[in-house]
Amino acid sequence: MPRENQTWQSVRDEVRKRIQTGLWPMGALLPKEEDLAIEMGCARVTVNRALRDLAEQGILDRKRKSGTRVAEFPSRNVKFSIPVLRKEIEALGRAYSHTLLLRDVCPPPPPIRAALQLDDTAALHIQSLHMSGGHPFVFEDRWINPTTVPHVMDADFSSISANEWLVSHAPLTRGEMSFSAVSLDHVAAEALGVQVGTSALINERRTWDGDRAVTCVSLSYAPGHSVRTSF
Amino acid sequence: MPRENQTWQSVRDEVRKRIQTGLWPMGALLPKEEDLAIEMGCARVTVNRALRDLAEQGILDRKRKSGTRVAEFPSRNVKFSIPVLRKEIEALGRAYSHTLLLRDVCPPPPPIRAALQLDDTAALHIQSLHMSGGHPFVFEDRWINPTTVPHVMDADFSSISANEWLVSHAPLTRGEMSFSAVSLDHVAAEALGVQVGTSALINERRTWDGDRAVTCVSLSYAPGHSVRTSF
DNA sequence: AAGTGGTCTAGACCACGTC
DNA sequence: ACGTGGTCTAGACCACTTT
Repeated sequence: MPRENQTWQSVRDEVRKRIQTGLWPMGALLPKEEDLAIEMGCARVTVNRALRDLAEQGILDRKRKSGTRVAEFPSRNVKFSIPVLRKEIEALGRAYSHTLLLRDVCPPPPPIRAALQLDDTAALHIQSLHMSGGHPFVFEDRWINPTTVPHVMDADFSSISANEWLVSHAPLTRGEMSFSAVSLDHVAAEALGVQVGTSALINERRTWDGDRAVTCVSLSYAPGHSVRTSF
Repeated sequence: MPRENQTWQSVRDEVRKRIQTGLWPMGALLPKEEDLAIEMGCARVTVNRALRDLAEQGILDRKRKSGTRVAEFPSRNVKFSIPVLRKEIEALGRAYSHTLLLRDVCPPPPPIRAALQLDDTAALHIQSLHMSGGHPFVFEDRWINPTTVPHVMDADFSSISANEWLVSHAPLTRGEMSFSAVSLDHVAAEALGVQVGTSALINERRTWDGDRAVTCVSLSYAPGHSVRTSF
């Protein structure tokens, strides 16, 4: 006798419902996939797909041999899309432009040097300003590891932003990102056309290709702007 | 003749490699799943799993009938985990505590009223301070829609934080989140024990259960703190 | 050693979107 | 109407963890 062709979404919704109604409270051990499949009238793979989805959202914890449990602390995992600034601005219907403020090859300061895994080598230092509808939007301060990214010294960052160039020329396998707030220093404030000391949102990213550091960048948003996402 | 048992990860890596080497440039149309499966020597489902993974990361665009294309603008999708503040602090080895500063039932100001989809109804207003190792860490200013969340008026937010209570009592299906930077106002600055006007990172979230608004909250981080994630 | 999730295969049918 | 991705099933084997 064939089973009843449940969809994996319907299995996921049923499991989520049982968690929300308290039938399976925080920390509870769920039946194993095979038993759930029999109960829900579907193939085990379908249950697997549903539970995997909930685990990716942070709602379940799964371990081989131990089984599947309701997460103790439901830290929702949110998908956050890192936008290309040009696309983000154009999506708002505003004209995008960008200006190269500085291009230099020199030894980076110690914290950057450590992040880029460089010894005494020089790195490529780029500062640029992204504009939205003619107004300063984001000040970008970037260091690039030239040993990881070949040909980066030949790139012309006055016509294409470093971000866009790297996206299509430098593979990356992992990264770190942080948000913070600072009072703008002299350089950033001048670029953005605001007073020194103004509060601004900072987004820092560091990326690697395998174990080789690619770039670290700090984006300073003009006052009044924010970074948004939905989940 | 059985196929060669490729893993979906190896298929994903091979596809990613072909994109990075420029074999499949931005916007290019990939062969259909069936053809790729034959070429890579595996089942179509395995190719499907690999391509789905790359699509979730924002590297591919997939449409039925149209096929699979390399994304024009590779906006990496990053997974961001919304932490429970208590867990985040305890993970750093510091003592967590929290203080309820204000609990009030009153009509919210217009922007909050609109966000919570309320007419002239009152809402629950909670202000609290989260401490890390005895020092102010985050000032939380939250409004809760009492029509969406039954029994919320009975909750004792002096012993459990509103965040943790909601996590286990109020289902949510979608949300929005934003990061910004502000100069702290009088209330937040006093709670955090810093000067009015200090720059601080703000994380705002709004959540819904289906089409019913649940809560909106603003978290003000004490100066020097940041929100981090890796991808 | 044994239990549980992770994945693969082959074949089938469905659903969506374009023509 | 047709082409492509989306998903389901049944069965098998593998891989990680804990006992």
